[in-house]
Amino acid sequence: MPLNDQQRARLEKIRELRARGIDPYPPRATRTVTTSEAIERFLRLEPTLGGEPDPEPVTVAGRVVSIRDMGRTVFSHVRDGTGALQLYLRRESVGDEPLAWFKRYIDLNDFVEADGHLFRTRTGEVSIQVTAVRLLSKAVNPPPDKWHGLTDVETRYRQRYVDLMTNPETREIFRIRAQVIRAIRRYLDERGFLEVETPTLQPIYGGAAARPFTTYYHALDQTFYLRISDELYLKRLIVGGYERVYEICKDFRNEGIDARHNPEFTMLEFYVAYADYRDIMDMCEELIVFAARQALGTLQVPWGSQRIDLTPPWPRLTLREAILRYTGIDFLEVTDQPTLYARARELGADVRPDTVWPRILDELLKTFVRPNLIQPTFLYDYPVALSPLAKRKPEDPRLVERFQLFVGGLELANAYSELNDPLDQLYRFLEQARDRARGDEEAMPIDEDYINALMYGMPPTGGFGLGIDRLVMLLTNRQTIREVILFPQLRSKPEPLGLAEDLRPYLDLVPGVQESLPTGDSSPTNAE
RNA sequence: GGGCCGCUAGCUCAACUGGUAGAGCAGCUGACUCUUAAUCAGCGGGUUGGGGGUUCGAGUCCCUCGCGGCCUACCA
Repeated sequence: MPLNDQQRARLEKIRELRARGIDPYPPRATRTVTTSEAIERFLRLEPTLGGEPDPEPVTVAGRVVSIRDMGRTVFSHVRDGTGALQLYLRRESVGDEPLAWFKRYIDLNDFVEADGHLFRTRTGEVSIQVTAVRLLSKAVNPPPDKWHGLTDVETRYRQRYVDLMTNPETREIFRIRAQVIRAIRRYLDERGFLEVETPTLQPIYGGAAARPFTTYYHALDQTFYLRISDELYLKRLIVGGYERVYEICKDFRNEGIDARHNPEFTMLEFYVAYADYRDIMDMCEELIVFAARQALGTLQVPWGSQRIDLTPPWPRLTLREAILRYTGIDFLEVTDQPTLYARARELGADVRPDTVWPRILDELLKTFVRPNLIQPTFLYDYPVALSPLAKRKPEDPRLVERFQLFVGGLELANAYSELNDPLDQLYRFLEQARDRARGDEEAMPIDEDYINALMYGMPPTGGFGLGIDRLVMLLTNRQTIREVILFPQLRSKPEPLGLAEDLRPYLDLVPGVQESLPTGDSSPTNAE
């Protein structure tokens, strides 16, 4: 795709600037205040200025986001990381030549810095009366539509930098995301947790049921897996004697991509010795309330056309009660597959005659229960078959001490009293191995080292996992996980942008470059 | 994996049953001493996602490929 007229015009301006001895990419800026500091400063001083400009000069810097040329006067807004400020370039104060230079060479998206005096325009906007202006960085590409911005979702994800520079809502999402994560760390740090880092590349994957990404480690001559979970490592640390550990990390699951799933996603897991799943439930509620307060300042969050109230306490009901309520089926009574299958079919669930009992149950949960759980709700006490790492309930060994948190119809968190009996753990692994042999690709492999760790003794422990991306979806009212991930996974475009060839004629503009280089293959990984 | 929808200028969008591809913004040239979606006059800008087919004629119909979105399947 050849360069367009706007790109060519800007490149020619770079040529002319270089010819005039002006570096379009100088190494340093000299700003003295941010735009928001400048405005605060002026508002503070204004009462003492008697309508005159602030005599103390300041220097601001930023991206040029608007230019209004009035002839002998030019108005322009520059935006930096804190806000925006209007430049007022007047011939009498900036000078004839510099004004003409600005009009000739400065375009939207360029970075500039301006010296001048703060004042208020006749229309009431705090601005800077510019005495000198310098180019900090020349932009070759123009911005998208100034009124509609960039709306094409594919481009917004592929070129997130353009999305961020044009759409303030996008910038806000990732600001909130950072605050959520900061709040989570603060909550845990203040309660004596140790933040740890465990392997991303694992020789045996575990801790969840999912297909892993596989890679090859040449130095070790061995296949490795990108972690699908850090659970088994964190529990080894509990065995080692730490009482409270947590990790916030990327997990990788080689499965479908949709509105709620990205193949790499951010997970919080924490483990607390001498706690059980009820203690964890309390902490979960407290943690999310804390994060929402810190990031949003409120517990009332809009969710599509609905509204979610995070005010605790949140309802807690057993999985049995929930499924009974929405389907009329009591899974503790209907324990055989044929009957459960028949009942599920009556309700219209998408199950097949060979669907195993726990899967039918999961289908009921997904189809009939989950969509109704808009307000935060804990479901607890799950069948053992669904939870190979959770401890059985002493009063009913068919169930495990496990809960999940649902909000806005999203599965947000998953937790249990950790299974610390090495023999039972081995039994569960063997069950998984059996399912695996039957073709369940997502059943967990046996991790004997983990059994060995449990044989050294693990205290009663409560564990917790939270999907950070989904929590951010909830708190920013986004229905798609891609909206809360800076660079979501997309299929590569088959053809490169072609810039290597298009920009070639301009390479003489690089200072000191004589020799011409061959055009590199810009995307070797996309070769068919 | 399956189904449906989409892809037109740098951006946001038009173009009836097939009949000369347009507008706004952005750009370029010029005017203008407080504008803020500045305004006014003029000008340029397109492989209509790629390829093929039908037709006198295709943005439009058909086939195919690519990318994206939604739904679905899978994801305890």
